[in-house]
Amino acid sequence: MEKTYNPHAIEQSWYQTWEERGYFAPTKTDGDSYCIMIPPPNVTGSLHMGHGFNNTIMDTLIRYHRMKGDQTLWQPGTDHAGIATQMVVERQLEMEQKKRHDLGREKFIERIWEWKHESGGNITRQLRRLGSSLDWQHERFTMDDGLSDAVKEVFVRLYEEGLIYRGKRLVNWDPKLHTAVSDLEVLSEEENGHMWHMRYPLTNGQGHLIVATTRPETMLGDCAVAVNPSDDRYKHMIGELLELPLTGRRIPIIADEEHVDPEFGTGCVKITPAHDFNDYAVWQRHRDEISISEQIHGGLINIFTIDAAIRDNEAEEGSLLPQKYVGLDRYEARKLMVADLQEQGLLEKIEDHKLMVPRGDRSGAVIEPFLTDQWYVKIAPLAKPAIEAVESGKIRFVPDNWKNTYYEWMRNIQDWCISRQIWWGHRIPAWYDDEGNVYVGRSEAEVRSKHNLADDYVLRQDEDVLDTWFSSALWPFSTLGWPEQTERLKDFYPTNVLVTGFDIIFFWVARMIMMGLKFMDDVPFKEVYVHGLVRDGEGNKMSKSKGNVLDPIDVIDGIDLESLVSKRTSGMMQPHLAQKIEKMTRRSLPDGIPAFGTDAMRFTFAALAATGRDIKLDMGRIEGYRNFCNKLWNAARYVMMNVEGQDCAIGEIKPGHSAAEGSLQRSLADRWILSRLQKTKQAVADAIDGYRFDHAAQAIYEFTWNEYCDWYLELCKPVLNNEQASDEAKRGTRRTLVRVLENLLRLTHPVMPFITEEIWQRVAPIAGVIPATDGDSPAESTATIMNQPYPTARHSLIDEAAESEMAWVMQFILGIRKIKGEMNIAPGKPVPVLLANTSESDKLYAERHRPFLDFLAKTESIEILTPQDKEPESATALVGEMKVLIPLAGLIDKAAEIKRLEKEINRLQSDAERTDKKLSNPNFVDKAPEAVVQKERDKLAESRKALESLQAQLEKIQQL
RNA sequence: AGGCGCGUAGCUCAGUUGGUUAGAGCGCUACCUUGACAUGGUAGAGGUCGUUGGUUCGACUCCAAUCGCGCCUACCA
Repeated sequence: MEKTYNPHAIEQSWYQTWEERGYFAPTKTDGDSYCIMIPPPNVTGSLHMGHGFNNTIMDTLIRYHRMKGDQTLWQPGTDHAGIATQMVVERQLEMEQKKRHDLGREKFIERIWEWKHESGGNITRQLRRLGSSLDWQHERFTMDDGLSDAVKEVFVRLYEEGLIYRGKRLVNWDPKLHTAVSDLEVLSEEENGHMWHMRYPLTNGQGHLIVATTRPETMLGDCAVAVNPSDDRYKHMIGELLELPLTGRRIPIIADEEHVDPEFGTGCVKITPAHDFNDYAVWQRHRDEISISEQIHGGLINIFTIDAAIRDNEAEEGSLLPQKYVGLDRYEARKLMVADLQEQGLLEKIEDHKLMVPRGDRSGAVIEPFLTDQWYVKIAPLAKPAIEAVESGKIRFVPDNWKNTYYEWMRNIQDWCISRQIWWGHRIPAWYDDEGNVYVGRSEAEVRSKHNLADDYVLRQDEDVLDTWFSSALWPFSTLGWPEQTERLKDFYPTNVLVTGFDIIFFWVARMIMMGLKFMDDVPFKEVYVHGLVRDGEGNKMSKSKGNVLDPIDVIDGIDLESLVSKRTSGMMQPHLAQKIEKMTRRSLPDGIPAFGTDAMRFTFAALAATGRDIKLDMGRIEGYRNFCNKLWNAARYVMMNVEGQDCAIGEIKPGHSAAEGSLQRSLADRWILSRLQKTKQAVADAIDGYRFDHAAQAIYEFTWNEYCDWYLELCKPVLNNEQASDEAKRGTRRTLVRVLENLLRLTHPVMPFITEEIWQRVAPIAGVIPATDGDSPAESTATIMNQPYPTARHSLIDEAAESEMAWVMQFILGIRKIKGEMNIAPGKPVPVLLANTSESDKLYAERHRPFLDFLAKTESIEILTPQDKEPESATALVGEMKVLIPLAGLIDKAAEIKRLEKEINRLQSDAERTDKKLSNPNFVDKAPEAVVQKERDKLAESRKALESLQAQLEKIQQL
């Protein structure tokens, strides 16, 4: 084995081997089924740290369950991401100076498929680099045939039940992309703007009302001004008419208690129902009032084109919209109209104003509320059972409090606008005839036959496609074959857990629950594990515009500073930020990123995955876990050096276990490490079962480094290197050495798949869990750690006696090391040791474990003093009540020892005082549970004894 | 405005139904090129657990208030 662990050398070839050999596919077992659906990444996407985190958790769970013998499926696939994908290809066309309309719908969609075949595999390639054991043989895509059938089926069934309908409503309109978007795709952020105060004159010449607005251009669509009916300033004017400036129209003053807050602004609100959601609601309440209903279009006046420019008048509208503004973009129109108002003396004032501006998350364009025909899912009947599923505990959120967020959203949910005016996506399965009739069916043929329409009867299919989330909502069953009743569907639905960030609970999680309950009559998953966000070292959200994104691949393979800078500053939406990003990058990662390897990154994610908490990514921490990999690697190297070609007392081969052969003897260290291993196995399994990946990682880390490496490997040396040690002892130690390592590798494999496989291939044959390959390279072995049984705690190997005896040994060694460390004695320098105040077991242990003590504490001699013996002046350590003495003679500085003792005595004293105070409080003794009181008593006795012993020692030295 | 969450060592984080001397990693200090590993070893320094009250024999842990920070939802024209 190489002296240092090199992840690069092994990761990709192992992954390839696993995939080629089909290890990721579920195998029929007699265990339970276990299934996770990948949150399908956007096919245009590229991997970010969130994916890294998310997939580490899922893969850990999947590998854990697969090793436990469950029939395990991790279902992969990607999402067609309607708008995003269409934009990618439109940008390509732009380079050729073409627009999608130049190609036409069919050709354009062909182009997208071409793009998908060429570049759509990017993200799945990256997922492989993370070690994700996804069942690639069954990879799905939301636009593939099966999933498209599922989409049609669901649409038709919901339509037939009256749960899908078409209607003219206000939607969030993206004037750049020319499509409706759902309210979840609109991001509102505070921006600086203005508030324009405008005068609307009363028609009776009795003055004017002042209305304030952030969007003055919408006044062209006003149908009223609303006041609060209890507002004394205005209530006498209700019903009177105003002159709507610039238009020549007259609009009424209406009373609306719900919408108008008399305290705010002037207390007068202009009502523009076709361009504001609140105003639309006001209009709905008042549209039957004659002063509104007799207005053109019943007062619901759209003023925009799909580009959000002022539209032209229809033939019958006359000059509803003043010709002067027609064709102007909304912001140009605003400018001109404000100037015109000013000129007419109708502008009261302009104030600076901060307002929330809604922008499309894809285009960045300011979203307009816009009146269009759209398809909707009636959501209330679907939401009700979805709420109940969580209330009843059929679905459990981890951490639990996310259910509140879920309820909050579900109880206020609005009908879902599912149509999008783009070309890439599932085309809505609805056809129209020239009479305006709508026919919905799985295909045109089905529609014709169902409605007895002749072949030459003209039908046009709806031009729109469905929201991408519509197909994603079906993911848990569509990917398993639905609407076919497949074996996979039977085996794996409902799935076990959904692992996701909280940001898509609304987008996706809630919709899957609704659709799953509706069409499978069962929940899509039993648990939802919600994890935090991955942030940069300063705690900022990673984003392209901030330039602080990290590509997990760069953490795995490393990247130099220059490449990182150019990566972060190229292809930006806002090139003016490049300089800032460059500076920030050079400051925060001055040496670029070293190659840490996949396993180290995964271990870091696991270690930081405390429930629900965001992860602030600390390079130092990743480095620490890279070092951990190296530690494990070198421990294995050491083990191999000692067991390869040696007799390890291995008997018959069984997966995960092998019988012992021949007589062997286990040392205290052997029994101790086996006992510790069992407890670690239990701790890790408990942690993973409870989604506490941080605890699992910590248990593995501590066992590996602090127990196996720091103590056990060292304790092996005096046995293995000692020519006097018996064969039985050596065989026992070798067997333990190799088998504990082999167990540890399996224990760690779910978190760190690569390094564990690489080492395991060498160790497993020696540990007797797989047959030895006859000198061939490990890569040719047909066994894999992936399919080995997950280690379970064997209670018969838990050995409390060995643990406490070992504690004695460790305390002994630590005591001497401490003296050496604090006295500036070279750790390697052998020292004579005297033992005083010894019990029988002290004497026994000292004799029995002499080789351990000599080797690890570097003791030169150990002499047991009788009570009659005179103790020479010494430095002292306590092991229980026994005094471990290192004679001062020549070695030790008296003053230093006095200082050392005083410090120790001080500590013990304050300890004893604290405990004493507790115990002398009658309330404590009376009210605290007996066990707690007893514990304090024992503690006090112990520290008093120690104190006594050290104080005597101190006096003795002081008298010298 | 409402909801959720966070504040523990210089930094990143643990702390299980209230009962240890409040822990780990990184960083820091000193010493150590010992034959698995300097991506290492040994020893050590470092915290009045945001603040203030309260409940309790006992509070990092429970309650209240308060300060600071973050996120989400709804927003006032």
